[in-house]
Amino acid sequence: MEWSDLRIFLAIAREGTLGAAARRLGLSQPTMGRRLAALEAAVNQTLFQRTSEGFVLTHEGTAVLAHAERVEEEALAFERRLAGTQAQLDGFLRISSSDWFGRLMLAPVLAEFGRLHPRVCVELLTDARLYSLPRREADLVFRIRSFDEPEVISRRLLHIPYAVYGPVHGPRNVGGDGEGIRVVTMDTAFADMPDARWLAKKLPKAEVAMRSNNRDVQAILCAQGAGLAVLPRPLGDATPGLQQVDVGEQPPGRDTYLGYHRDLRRLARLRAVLDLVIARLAS
Amino acid sequence: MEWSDLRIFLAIAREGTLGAAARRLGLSQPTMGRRLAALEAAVNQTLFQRTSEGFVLTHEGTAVLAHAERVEEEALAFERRLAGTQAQLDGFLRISSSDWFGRLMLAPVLAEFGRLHPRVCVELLTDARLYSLPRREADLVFRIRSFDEPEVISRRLLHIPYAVYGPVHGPRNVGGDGEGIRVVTMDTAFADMPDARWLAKKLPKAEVAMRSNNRDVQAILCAQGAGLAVLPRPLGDATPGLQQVDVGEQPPGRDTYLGYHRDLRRLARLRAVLDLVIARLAS
DNA sequence: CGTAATTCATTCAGTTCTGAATAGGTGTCC
DNA sequence: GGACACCTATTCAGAACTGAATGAATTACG
Repeated sequence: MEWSDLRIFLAIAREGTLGAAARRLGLSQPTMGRRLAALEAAVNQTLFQRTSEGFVLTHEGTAVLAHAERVEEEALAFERRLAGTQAQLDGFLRISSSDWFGRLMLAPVLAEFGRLHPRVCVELLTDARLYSLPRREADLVFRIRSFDEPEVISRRLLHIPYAVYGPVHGPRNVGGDGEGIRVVTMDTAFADMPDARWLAKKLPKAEVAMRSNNRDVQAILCAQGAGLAVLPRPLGDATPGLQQVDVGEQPPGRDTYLGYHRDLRRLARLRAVLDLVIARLAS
Repeated sequence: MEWSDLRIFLAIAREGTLGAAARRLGLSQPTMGRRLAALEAAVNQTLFQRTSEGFVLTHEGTAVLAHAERVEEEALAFERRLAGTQAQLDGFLRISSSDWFGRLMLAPVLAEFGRLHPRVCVELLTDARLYSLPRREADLVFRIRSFDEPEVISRRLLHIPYAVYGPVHGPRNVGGDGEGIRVVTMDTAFADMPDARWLAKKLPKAEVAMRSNNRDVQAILCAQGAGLAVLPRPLGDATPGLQQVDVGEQPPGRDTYLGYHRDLRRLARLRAVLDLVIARLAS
């Protein structure tokens, strides 16, 4: 049995089709099919059922999935452990954050970092989904909750104040219970975020005009008159066409945290970007 | 990084040279060198120091050895788990036992088994060294100590009586403290085995003429007049030129145990050979 | 000191494996 | 129903990898 084929096995198990698995691993669909066939021949067992829904694990396949996952875990730990001892200031660095934070807060700092360390290739991923640090989908993650995994080193970076915004030519004050007011707020999946709940409590009668999981989109909708929005002040203040609206009370702010894998704590380029980010942003 | 290269890494770490590692994996020395170079390039780190003593792990290499070992463990568990669900009665089966036990006790039973299940290829390894069940160096092990690893299923197979033997034309009785008697006994490494200790206590003045870790060798030496020997009765009674010698007391017998890996308990061919061995030998 | 037996590195022909292209099947949407 | 998107299997030329052979350097030993 080729150990590398376990990675193919995992990819197919996760994606469900050869094509998708191939794309994820940067291989081709015929190769996936052949390597899987080779694995199944080596263990003399059918691991997947070929259904019209795609490749679904057989009973035996399910039984060994956990083993393959632990192989992956240790193989990744092997790589991380070595990456962590790299003293040179070159190589890749993958950073993940929310959209507006990456655009407005990180991008300028990373631009400066790029000038200081031109041999480090930084990749900034802004995505709604959370990237996994243990799987090394990202080396450094910024987010608004602290990290509780024991293998992740976490620290509070800064406090972000929030405010209510509306279009520049709209009213500067809004009182009452929100009767007749339209608002732009978070996606229903994120409806329990503190600012969304604050807004619902402060303006209970307000009508939700639009929702988005993307703060940038909210800001633009707001500037174009779709409704009021609670936005991080760095975003609201930087978005043309927006002005703060006084509703008699300030919304709660939020702390932003950063996290990285323990194994990478000695990775020089991570250290370097960390130091710069903290110097420029920490409060 | 190719996960398969971790297996090359492990083999080189264990063997110390490319050639030996290649032999163990059934590959060639140039391939080992190239694959290791590829691994080192992938992690961008030197894993081995090329010394005149061979390949020795660098600091970084040592640090990740444990990870590679855990990858191996899980990959082997993956294979075992699947082998354990094989319902067909064909494939390989590797059995390990001591020399005389394999020759006299197991060989006839395995011959019968071969007639019953011709598609199963049984490999009987008789070796002084203990084969590892977790690493699947053997599927079924017979030995004189019970197994205490939690993942190994163990059972007592039978009691083997022992007796003192000498050449057919020698004396039938030996009394006293062994003064002037020559004996053949276990290798010094196994000197603390119950029968060896019993002999030393029973005939304290006897002179040790020869030692061997191999019971078959002991029996032949004994038959050719090298000295008395404590032998398992199945061996002593079956060896031409030997007769039992009365020293006034019977040596202690020993229990023989068999063990196999938990993961293989549903392996049909293992079950089959197990049932036959128990039917023919258990007592 | 010289021979034999190691070791690893390099070369090169032959095999194996890869991916682009293609064919064939299935489900979805207009 | 037809166009489309997506899937897997197959083909085939080219790239990548393999191992036998060889070279070079070192150690062991008489």
